[in-house]
Amino acid sequence: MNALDLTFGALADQTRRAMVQHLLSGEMTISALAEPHAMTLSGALKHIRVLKKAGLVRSEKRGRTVWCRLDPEPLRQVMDWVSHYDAFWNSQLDALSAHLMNESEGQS
Amino acid sequence: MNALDLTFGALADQTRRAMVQHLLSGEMTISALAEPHAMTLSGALKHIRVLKKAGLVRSEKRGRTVWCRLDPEPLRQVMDWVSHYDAFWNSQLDALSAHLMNESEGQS
DNA sequence: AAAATACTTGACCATTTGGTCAAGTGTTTC
DNA sequence: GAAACACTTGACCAAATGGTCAAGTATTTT
Repeated sequence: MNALDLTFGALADQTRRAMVQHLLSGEMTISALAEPHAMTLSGALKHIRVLKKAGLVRSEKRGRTVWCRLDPEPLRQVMDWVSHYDAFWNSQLDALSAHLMNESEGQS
Repeated sequence: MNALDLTFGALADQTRRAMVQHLLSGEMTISALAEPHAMTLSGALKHIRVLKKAGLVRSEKRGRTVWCRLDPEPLRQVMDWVSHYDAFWNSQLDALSAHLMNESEGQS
């Protein structure tokens, strides 16, 4: 599996996207990250592992607690991939407006 | 499953991303879309169904052939979601450069 | 030293995913 | 009307996903 597969896959889940969003407010522990979600710690841990495998989350152990933080790089790669379609959807909009212009020609 | 789940999930696969990319060049039939990939038509069809379920691909039957085209809307939603992190990674870069500035203070 | 905290690991389970093959349907083409 | 074409569907399979629970480890706290 390549990087984009892992990143898109990690983001294809509500729980994990919420975790990413939650991490925007800064570093937090595994338990803090898990707490808002209606599942066991073990369950949440699996999600965190998916995020780490995708490189979206980095962690560091201090004493008995593990602190997690966002790594924005994979998100940037997603951004880059999706950006390629900018031109496409702009041209789609152009096509649409051209179509509408054309439609209105016959009128009045 | 919500729209983002489906879209991110659909894009979490090399074959499907290649199909999306391929569709940039315009409308194409199921078989044309399937042909570049080392799998049976049935296999490719499953991927196309995933893309359709995510709303990334729309299709229309003309005679015995089915023509597929891209719908950019779900990509736009992905773009929107990821864009929220712009501010974050910019601030990360800021933090990094501040850190580097700080490091270099002790020198020379 | 015992207890509580903060994970971590492994076994298990149901469902989904990504692929196969074989047979079926509807539309051209000959 | 028969054959070829372009899908479509359904049965099957192995592996991955998303969850559970129970037991284990390492680090504080008391």
